[in-house]
Amino acid sequence: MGKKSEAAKGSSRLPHAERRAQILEIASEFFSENGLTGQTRRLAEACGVSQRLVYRFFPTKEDLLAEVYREEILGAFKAGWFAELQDRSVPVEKRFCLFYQDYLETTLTRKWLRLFLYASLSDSSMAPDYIASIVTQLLDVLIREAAFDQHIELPKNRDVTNEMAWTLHGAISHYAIRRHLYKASMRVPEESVVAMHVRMFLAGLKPMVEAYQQEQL
Amino acid sequence: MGKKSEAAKGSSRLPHAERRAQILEIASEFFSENGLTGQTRRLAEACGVSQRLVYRFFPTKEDLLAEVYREEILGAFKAGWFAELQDRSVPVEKRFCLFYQDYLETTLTRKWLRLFLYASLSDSSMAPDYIASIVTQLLDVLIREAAFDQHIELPKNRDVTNEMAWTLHGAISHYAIRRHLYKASMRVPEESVVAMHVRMFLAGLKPMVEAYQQEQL
DNA sequence: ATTTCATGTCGTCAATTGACGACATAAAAT
DNA sequence: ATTTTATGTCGTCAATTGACGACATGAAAT
Repeated sequence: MGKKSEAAKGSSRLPHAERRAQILEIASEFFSENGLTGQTRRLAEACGVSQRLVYRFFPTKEDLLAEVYREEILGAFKAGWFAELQDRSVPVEKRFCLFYQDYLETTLTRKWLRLFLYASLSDSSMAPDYIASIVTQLLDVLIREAAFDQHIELPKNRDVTNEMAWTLHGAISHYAIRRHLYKASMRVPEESVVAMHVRMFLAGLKPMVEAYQQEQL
Repeated sequence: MGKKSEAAKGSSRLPHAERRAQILEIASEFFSENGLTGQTRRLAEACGVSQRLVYRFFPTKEDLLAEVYREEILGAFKAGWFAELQDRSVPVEKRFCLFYQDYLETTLTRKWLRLFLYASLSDSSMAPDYIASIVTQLLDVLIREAAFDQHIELPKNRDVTNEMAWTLHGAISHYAIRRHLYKASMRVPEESVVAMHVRMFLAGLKPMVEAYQQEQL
């Protein structure tokens, strides 16, 4: 045990950057569990420091929350995913399954989801931002790779193709919400669930495109 | 204009039941927008009555919230849906589309969704209850009707078939979350979206079943 | 007309909560 | 060793907030 382990939480003096990082880390966990209305005093308590100290690093609670979002929400996306998803030397089905298993483990965690939903429920523009800056690209890649694999001619309208890709992405996001928020007991192994979603999407894409064109009379 | 329209909100004396109903109605809207931490004073203000009066009808804020949930969350499901979904004189695809258009309009509203999520984020057992008491039955009906139509032999494990039905129900629920919470601009008409989801589910069900069986080696 | 009682308001209490000034102290610079 | 600076705490203020006692008032019963 190092010499740092005496108070476990965060007593002994820390350099600016470290303490700030520690508070941020604990704050993300804290607000994720207690909501954005969680008290700064409790947060400080969880950090093992005085409440006043928190205000040394973040002028207001708002600023702290903004920082948490930027760090935790936007920071949870791996850049490499885009490349892997487009690596056509691997079968699409496998690519999609691996990606979503990873995405579920890395991004769609309890902490991330709760923060994301709390933020969306307040009026923050965080969710739209996240979707615009990250998810939209992801949807494009998904639908393009799926269409290529299934030899499907896609509608030109990007809003429509996005909506199609959402059938997969939304379903899996909702699976995560069910698991982490609704406390559903997940009796079917995750890989099976992901595999079912992906298979269904790939096989159902062509019929879905036809359904859309049929609507356009 | 009737003689009641002078104060518009809720001044002039009302009989017990009416005032109670009015407070409940406004409270559901209020907490849906402002979260469960919304202040009783603001609520009273929105009702056009004194804060004290609210406590005449509900001993504590907790009790008021509990009543709102019971009324708004559980009360938003039409009993007739189960019958309509099983009316085999109508094509499944049409049945499913009509049901989900109705479900989106009646249940998956902004008010309902926000309440449901706020409640889920606190530790209330409301979401699990709702799922156990209503959604599970719905999932059973959906998968049974779809399998019958597509001449599919389903796995015996109910957890698995539920999970399969969730691919449709979850995707549409998530579509509603996107619309009402993430403030996504919905440029594709709702009927088209519903039609695409339903078509995809029906066409993808068999491949999904195969994917599951394939996993079970 | 007077009594009765439910409907409704005012004012207030005690706990909470974001924010910050004043002070203490450890570490680094001189 | 002494000065300097940044790290950290204590106590407190003002606004908020759930809850409620005491009082007012309109309608219905006698």
